Amino acid sequence: MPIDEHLARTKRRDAALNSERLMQAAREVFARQGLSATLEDIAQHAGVGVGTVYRNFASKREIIETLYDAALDSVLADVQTALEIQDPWVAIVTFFEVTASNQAQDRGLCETFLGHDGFGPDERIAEELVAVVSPLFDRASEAGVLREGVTVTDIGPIFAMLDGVYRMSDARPDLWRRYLALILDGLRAGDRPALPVPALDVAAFKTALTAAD
Amino acid sequence: MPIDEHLARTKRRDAALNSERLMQAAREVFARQGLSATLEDIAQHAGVGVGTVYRNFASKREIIETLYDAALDSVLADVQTALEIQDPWVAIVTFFEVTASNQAQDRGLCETFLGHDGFGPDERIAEELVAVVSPLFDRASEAGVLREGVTVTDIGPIFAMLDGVYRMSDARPDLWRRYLALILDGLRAGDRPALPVPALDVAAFKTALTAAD
DNA sequence: CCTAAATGGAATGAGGCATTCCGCTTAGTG
DNA sequence: CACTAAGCGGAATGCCTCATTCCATTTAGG
Repeated sequence: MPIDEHLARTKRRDAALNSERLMQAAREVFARQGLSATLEDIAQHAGVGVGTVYRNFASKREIIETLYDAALDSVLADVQTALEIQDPWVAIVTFFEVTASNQAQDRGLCETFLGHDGFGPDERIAEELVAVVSPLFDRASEAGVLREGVTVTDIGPIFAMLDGVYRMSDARPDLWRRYLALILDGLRAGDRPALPVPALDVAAFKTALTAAD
Repeated sequence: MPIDEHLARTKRRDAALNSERLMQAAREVFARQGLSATLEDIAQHAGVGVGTVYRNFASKREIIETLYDAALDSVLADVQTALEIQDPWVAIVTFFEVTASNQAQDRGLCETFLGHDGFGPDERIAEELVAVVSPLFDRASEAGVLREGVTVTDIGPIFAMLDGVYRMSDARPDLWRRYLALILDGLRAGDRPALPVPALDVAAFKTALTAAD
């Protein structure tokens, strides 16, 4: 009973094109302006009217979820890539650089990760993030290349810090590299004093990443 | 012709009290909720009606300016205090700790400093900040305790980064100390690679601090 | 007690934005 | 080519959130 297939097959070609354009426009507009961009902005960027947006998506929220579910997966994949790097320290550095680079180019992605989207808590992100990144940190810890007391949950505040830098300098899109370098130097094992207060525990990490704004 | 004095003298005692309460309420509410707190919030916190707010201030903007002009001066004073510390490195550390501590307790203050208030650019802040903090950095530089390439303008991104941490953890009001320590370790002279990209120049620093959101 | 000062909080008005509606356009078919 | 339903644009709607204004009522202080 290929009813759906039949309907899909008869979708007009121009409609399909607009659908593509809209996805792309949403990606670009949310990346540049963040999730508070209006559907009007997106429609205009795609060269269509708002009505057309609603022919393709049920709501703004649906657009965002469609867009950033995929994005989340891609970040998780980046972590896997970093894990394949032999040197545990280089793997850590690579993980931060790749992820930060993605986020620097996509304000909507940042908001999704830091829970600054207008939606309720999404524990899934925090949960998966810890699960996937942990091995990276564990390995570095065991190899003795991580500073005493540094843990996975430090990635939350670190990405929050980098977010502050992205937003500060449209004119210098790579400024974050300077401060990430600073932070990474601080994370590396060496002859240093202990850090003054402990990192978040995993429960607090989840809360912190899902606290509404 | 003490006309004003006469009027002042005849101000009702309850009115004067409300005036005090309002100032205090505004301080507390803006500190906790940021500058987007409503006048309704403030009035309620002070135990008065909104009408009374307008008897004491012409507009929301006036309240904010009154409140944070004073706050700005006090920060500039903190810098002067740090300058009196003999050890150039300890002075730097103290400056960051005192200033960060103030900002951690006052979200409105952060927004003012980072230009996230809803008002136009206020170059004055950036200008004075550079002027006053420069000697602190110059002295540390000359003493050789600062990492190669670190400049005054690094304070902008650094405070932006710390802001990200404050907002992440209501439950851990001192978490910022951990990450400030990390950053300070990175700022200190030592056997390290050069930082990958240069700091903002002073012009870019002003732009960055006054860019609207 | 009297009265001008002060007050509370409902009402106003502006602005922003997601979502809906509907008359017009046009792709695709026979 | 003509026809028709899928698609479309974008004006209209409805909902919010807030700063600011207004005025009937209360109250300090002489």
